[in-house]
Amino acid sequence: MLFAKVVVGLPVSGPFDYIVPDNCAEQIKIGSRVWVSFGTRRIVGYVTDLVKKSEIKRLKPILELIDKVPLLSKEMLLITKELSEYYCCSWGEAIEVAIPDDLRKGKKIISGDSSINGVRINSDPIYLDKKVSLIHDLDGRARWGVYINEIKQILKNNQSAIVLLPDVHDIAKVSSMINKELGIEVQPLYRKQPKELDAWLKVKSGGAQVIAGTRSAIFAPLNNLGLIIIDDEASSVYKQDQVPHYHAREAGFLRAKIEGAKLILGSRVPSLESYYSSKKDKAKYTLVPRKSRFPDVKLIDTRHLAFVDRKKKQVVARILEDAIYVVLNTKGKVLLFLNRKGFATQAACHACGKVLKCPRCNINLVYHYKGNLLSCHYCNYKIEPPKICPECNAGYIKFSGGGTEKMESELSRIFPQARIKIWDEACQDISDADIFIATSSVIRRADLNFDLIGVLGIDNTLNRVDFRATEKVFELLAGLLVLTDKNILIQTSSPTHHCFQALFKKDESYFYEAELKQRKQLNFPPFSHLILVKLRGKSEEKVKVAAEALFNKLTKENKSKELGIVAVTPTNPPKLRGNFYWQVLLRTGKVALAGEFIRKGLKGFRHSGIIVTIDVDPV
DNA sequence: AGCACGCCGACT
DNA sequence: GTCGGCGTGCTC
Repeated sequence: MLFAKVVVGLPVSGPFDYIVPDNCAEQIKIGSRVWVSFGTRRIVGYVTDLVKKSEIKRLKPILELIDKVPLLSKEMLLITKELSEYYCCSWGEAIEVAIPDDLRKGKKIISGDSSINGVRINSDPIYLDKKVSLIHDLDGRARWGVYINEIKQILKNNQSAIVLLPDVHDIAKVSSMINKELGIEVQPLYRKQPKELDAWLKVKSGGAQVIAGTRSAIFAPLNNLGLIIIDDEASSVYKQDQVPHYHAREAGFLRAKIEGAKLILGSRVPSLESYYSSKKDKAKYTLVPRKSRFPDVKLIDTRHLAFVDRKKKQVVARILEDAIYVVLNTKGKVLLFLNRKGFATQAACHACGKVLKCPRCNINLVYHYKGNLLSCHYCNYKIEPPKICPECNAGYIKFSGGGTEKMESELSRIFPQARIKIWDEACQDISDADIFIATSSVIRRADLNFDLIGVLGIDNTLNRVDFRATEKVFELLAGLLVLTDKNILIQTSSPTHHCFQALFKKDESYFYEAELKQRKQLNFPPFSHLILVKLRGKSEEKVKVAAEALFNKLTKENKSKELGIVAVTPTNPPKLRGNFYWQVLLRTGKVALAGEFIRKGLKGFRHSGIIVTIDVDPV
């Protein structure tokens, strides 16, 4: 008698035992997919083990074997298992992020369907230096040279490589670059690509030696993996915002460890997590020095602005205004950075003071001059601005606060002779205007060169209630450094803050050291791990009650000094797409222990109409 | 997650 | 009397 341990892509702990029918006992393998009856449903399951006996009384048989050749390698089973334990999801859910949609739905693989027409990979394991590296590429131009050299080595050893990129749009560019340098076809791999399954099967059958893709490509079914490159490793898109909330960097560490591959993290502005890893000797740190000139950074203390400036609520301080004049006189180019789109942060009734908010998310609607619309920056809800107040039916709606569009109209008043333009991703170059107003989207462009960059309203980002706010500000500002080699003026009310001082001193490491010191004092990541238990539901009151009950329950049950039940709060925003959200924040040194504790705690926790999800290492 | 079972209100 | 609302519990 043969039994299979089967996991499924549902939020249920498993594995579940099934009888292996005689007719497929020969062909079933660990890593095969099967059709099983689960409750009243027929669903796809994944065989994680084959055993001779089972403790379970009433067993059902496997309905049908889908894969005669196992779909999941031993390594992939191990990676997904460890990932599921770390991120508090089921093993089956972790497996399902690693395979294409068609395979999750039980589609059969027709052999020969994916003809092997690429390079055959030698499967003899080759011993390599297994180290993790972090490349801190100050100019943002050098790291690709390092990557290319490493890939070349891998090809020489007949091994394979994964190149991870934050964005689908970068894949084609990078692929053709690698192709040009090394003369090898790079296989793109990302969710929702046309013929995702064909691409995946081609990779699995050895039809590609180098793949380039986004987050989920960290699970690419390459044989004889030798190298994983994660470019722009600090990018938050490597964290999945749905269950399972995994981070590709973490999955990369795990996969590199399990498969004995090399891991290279590269960035112009490394994450504090990776910088700290290198300090702890978990990664080799390589600093690629700057070749271009470090621009001069001046800090304008907005607390000491001239009285007239404050009185007029001038968005551009006099000193910046003067600097812009100088540049305009020499036909130079100015970039004004303001990380907020739109015209006004707030639309309110002149008479009753009622502020117009998103009916779904309950946050302030932002007025966009272009299209004459009020929109919600969270859920993209849009309405035409009402002429009179919908609350009191008397007052008219008044706009206040400033985004890029408001800035544009202000500037054309101050500099009537200048050509002013709002930068967007469609902009090709900077020939058709003198002053550009941009949000963070401009940072992705390394081919621009301005004579002056003015940074405005950055304090809004700095003062957010988020322990990563400082890191975000530094990331934005460091991104601006490559857009000029001349002058940057920053308006802030905290000019002594280390994220500005590091730039003033022209020393990035000053920021990392100061920020790490502060994180350590406050016991924030990377010195601890945060875990969010999120609760959502249609009733605001019920969600609040449930969240507080969970907080109290966890606090009472927690005996570990390694775990802190920190707080219970509404999320920001508290309402999103018609649901209310609360969260319980936990802090721990050891994620595995905390995860087990939370899972246990949630077992006996039921509140009607409340959905609970767990986010480990939220970003 | 999704499906069945179960226990209370408004209908032919 | 029963149809159906959703709250609760389980899936080898």
